[in-house]
Amino acid sequence: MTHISHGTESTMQVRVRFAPSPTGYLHIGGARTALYNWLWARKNNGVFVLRIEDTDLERSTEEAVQQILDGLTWLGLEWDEGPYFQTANAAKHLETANRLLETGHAYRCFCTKEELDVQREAAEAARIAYTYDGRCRRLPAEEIHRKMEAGVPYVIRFATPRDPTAAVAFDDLVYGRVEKRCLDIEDFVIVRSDGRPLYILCNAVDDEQDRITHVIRGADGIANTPKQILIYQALGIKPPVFAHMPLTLDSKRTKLSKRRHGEVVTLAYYRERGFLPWALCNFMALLGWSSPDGREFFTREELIEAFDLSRINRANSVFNYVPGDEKNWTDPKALHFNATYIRTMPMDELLPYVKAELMDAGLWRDSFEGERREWFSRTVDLIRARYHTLKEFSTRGRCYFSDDFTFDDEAVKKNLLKHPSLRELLPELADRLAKLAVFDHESTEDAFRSFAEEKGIKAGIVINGTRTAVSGTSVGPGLFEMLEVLGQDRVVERLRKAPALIPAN
RNA sequence: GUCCCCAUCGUCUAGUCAGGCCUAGGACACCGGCCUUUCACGCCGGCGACAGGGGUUCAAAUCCCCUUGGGGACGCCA
Repeated sequence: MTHISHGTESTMQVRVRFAPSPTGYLHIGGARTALYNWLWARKNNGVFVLRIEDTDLERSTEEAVQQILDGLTWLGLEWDEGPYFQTANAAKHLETANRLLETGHAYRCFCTKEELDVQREAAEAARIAYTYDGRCRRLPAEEIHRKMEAGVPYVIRFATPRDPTAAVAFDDLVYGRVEKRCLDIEDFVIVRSDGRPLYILCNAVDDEQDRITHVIRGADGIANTPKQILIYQALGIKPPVFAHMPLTLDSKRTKLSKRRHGEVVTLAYYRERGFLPWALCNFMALLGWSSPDGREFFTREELIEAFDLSRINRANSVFNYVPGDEKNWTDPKALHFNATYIRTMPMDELLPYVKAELMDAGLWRDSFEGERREWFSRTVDLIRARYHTLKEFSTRGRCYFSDDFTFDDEAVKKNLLKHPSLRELLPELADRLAKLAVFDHESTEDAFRSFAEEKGIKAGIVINGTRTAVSGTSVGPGLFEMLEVLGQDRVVERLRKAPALIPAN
């Protein structure tokens, strides 16, 4: 096991949490954090807590909360407790702040935001590091009293130990031992001047209350950890175990964010564009973690079994999408995972996703689940090998589900216009196919071969011409399997209409 | 600017902690070939990396130091 020097902890139930702030949509980075937490909980038969950290009233929105819930649900990362809302615990946060005040671990600071801004700017101009100088810490008791009486607003700051040798350390499950001198930690604010507590306090208090054993979060939280440990120490609470995961960066190597990167990093976008949720999870799991045996594809159960915090890489990874690339509109490896799942997953698991896609596109017919059930399954099976997303079932696959499909200009040029004789040949072929008593890939192939031979033309010409006439493209499954699936009536009809695509000279 | 972290193919990574099995392995992407009525799939092959410099050692991708590069944190945001 990976527990470090917390004696009784290995016998305790593992409890982890995903604690997003509802200030924007759930993005790939956040989803990966949720995934790792979920995996660790499931692996240890633990509890996965969802906590919405909404203490930033100005930026938190109801809509963002819903997006988070929807996103996790879509991914299949079900939580066991929550969602808890951080603001609901405000009383306890304040009570804790007061306790810290009473025990001398915190103090009231009357400096105004404006004063501090001036100091910060001055420090910046002088190119020196700014840290709050702790002047209010030395305020005489009667002055504090006077200011409070007068109603001067104040914040509450944590009184970081000022002993030059003092340090805070913790054993990170990913990064190893992390140590920070107290001198490098300023007296951070834990309660705003309007009385509302800040994240750094709330987070620690809530983790304690929710009995969190492992804090698994992005490496950008690493700098906060010493501060939170200081709070735990002041409160006499044993801190949880920390595991910071490397950040996910964009191709320009800057931290992924909704604000900078737009929809391509949002979860909702992947759902819209036709990703299978588990394919995305599988891909995200590999952004910073690897299996000892080099395996890349996992079922949920397999990943839970294989996953281990100790195998998380320390280096940041790049989410390699290139804006403007239509084919690789997101990380090519993510697309590869999605395509592989679409191609290989059990049909009964894939079909509901295809159904949803066809419904969205208005191509769904109830008969696909009734008398045409077999046909539907066979069709999906036939075409899925070359699709990368579910979306393609309704776009590239449209000709299988509707007579209203489009013809690709290049395909028409290459397979029809190049052979003007097809204008006469295709309807003639249609007549012949219409007479077939059995219409399957064997009988149609026989018909095509003998037809081509009779006419003294290469079979490929009539084969490819037919492909374009019945599907609008030059690519797809083997033609005869395709014809079988399309069915006699539709094939005959489409071939009879073919001359309209080939203008007579 | 200060503090912290990181560094293997274009990208995700194995190998680093316990130095030799590494003329560095896999995956994606890309390129070529085979298969084939097309496109995919599949199979075969190719391209392609230990950031640089010093040490330590019989031996360094692996340990140490420096440099460089990248990232993060420095809010009355979370």
